[in-house]
Amino acid sequence: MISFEEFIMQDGSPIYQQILLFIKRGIIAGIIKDGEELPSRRVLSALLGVNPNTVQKAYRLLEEEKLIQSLQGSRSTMVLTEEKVRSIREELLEEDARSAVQKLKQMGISREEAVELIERYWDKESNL
Amino acid sequence: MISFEEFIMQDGSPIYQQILLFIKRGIIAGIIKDGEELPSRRVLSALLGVNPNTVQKAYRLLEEEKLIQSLQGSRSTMVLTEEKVRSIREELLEEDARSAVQKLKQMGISREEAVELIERYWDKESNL
Amino acid sequence: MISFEEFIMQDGSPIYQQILLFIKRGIIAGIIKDGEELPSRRVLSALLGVNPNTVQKAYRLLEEEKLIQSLQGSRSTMVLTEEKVRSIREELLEEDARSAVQKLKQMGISREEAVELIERYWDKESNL
Amino acid sequence: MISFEEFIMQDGSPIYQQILLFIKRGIIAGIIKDGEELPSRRVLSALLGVNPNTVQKAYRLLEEEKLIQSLQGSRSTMVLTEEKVRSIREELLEEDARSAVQKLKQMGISREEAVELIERYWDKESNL
DNA sequence: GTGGTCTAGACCACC
DNA sequence: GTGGTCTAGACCACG
Repeated sequence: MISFEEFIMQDGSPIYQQILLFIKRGIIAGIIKDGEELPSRRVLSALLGVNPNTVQKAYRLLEEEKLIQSLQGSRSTMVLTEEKVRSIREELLEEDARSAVQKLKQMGISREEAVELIERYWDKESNL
Repeated sequence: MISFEEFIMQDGSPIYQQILLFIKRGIIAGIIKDGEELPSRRVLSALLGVNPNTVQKAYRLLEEEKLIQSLQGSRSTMVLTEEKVRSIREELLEEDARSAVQKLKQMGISREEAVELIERYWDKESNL
Repeated sequence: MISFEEFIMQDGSPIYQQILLFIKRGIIAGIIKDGEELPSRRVLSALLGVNPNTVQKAYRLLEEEKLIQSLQGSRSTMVLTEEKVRSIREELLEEDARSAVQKLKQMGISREEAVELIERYWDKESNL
Repeated sequence: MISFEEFIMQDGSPIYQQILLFIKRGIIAGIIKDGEELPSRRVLSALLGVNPNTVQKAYRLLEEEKLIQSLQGSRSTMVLTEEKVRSIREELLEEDARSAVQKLKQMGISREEAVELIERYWDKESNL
């Protein structure tokens, strides 16, 4: 199961989107598996310190992408296939790498500096 | 002069904030220097394809941070000291590197894979 | 006994409220009388195809209005006086007539058209 | 133009739906015409004493039914054809008459009493 | 307990 | 000024 305690709200992007991406990254990492149950809206919103509706929106989008199945009275369940996971992986890895490179380039960082920077921060960041 | 045309609105964060960050990254890169004039709100909004009000908001925030000086009827002029630039550099470089590393780690990428990924995308990304 | 099977959930108002009103209209019609027993929550919920909790809420409100008395482990019994019935009648008849007239007037219907419309639908509607 | 001051929140159905129906009844009555502008979200919400978002939801549904057209920066405009009006008229007149008859029947009112009731309330209700 | 919806208020981008 | 969106809190129906 994914440990949502590690979630950190960071940038100015919508919270529901950050939650969505956090879950998708957990899927890519293999921490969230097919058939697993997500925490309930209330539990997760309490953990993250946000409104239940914000979590609900993230879950609704997951359902629209057919990554979870939600029924009244019971928790939302992950519905993952290998293909879905691979597709998410490609989409997100691409986007994250592209975005990071773009920002670093904009700041005039050289390729070597960038690599060194990543390596330096790799050890700084607490393991997730 | 900075090439605003390359600017792409991508994530869900407010546009005025993306503009603000784009300018700050230009400052870090040394492309935007002390005493230089920023394009007028009208010109920049046309370049970016956004509303003048949105650019205005970004400029207002820059002024609040005392990074530009807007004289009545004239263009906005950068007011940069070495210390300001260093401060922005630390703040933004730190945040961008940390954020990138965190996302990659969340996806279960190893340090070596991360470095390879960055290097691969470095060449893909068009120069700015 | 009242024929709950005819009950149809239609508008967007809460189901428990529709149940409440349906019972009150039965009281006005004289179909539900003093001392009579209401069906159990379980039975009524099955008849209406709704959750027992929803029926429970309607019954609780009836009890708060002192229109029924629920003894532990037993069915709910109607506790009606002439005055209560008259009061409900005035309240509901007033509201239903007023609401119907208001809606028709809003649509620019004339008094004669309205009467004709009611008469026409009177025969269409299956008897309850 | 429709005079929203006459709007009265009545039953337990969602406010946005009541607003939607109020507007549709105005269309049927011919008070709201093609090409006319609806009051802005803020103005109407202030008039009705509700949240701008509630009005927004009603307007959004109108737009989904292609009865209005909304653009940023300018007010929503009615887009009505004779066929649309006729269609709304049939739908709403049917529903209102059916609902009124059903309620009156449930209360054990006879056809003659019902007609008399409607006529009596017709004069009571302030003209709209 | 669960998920779904409605109302509310603040903010964003646009004209 | 305009419409659109995000976050928040309360309520509903269900198991």
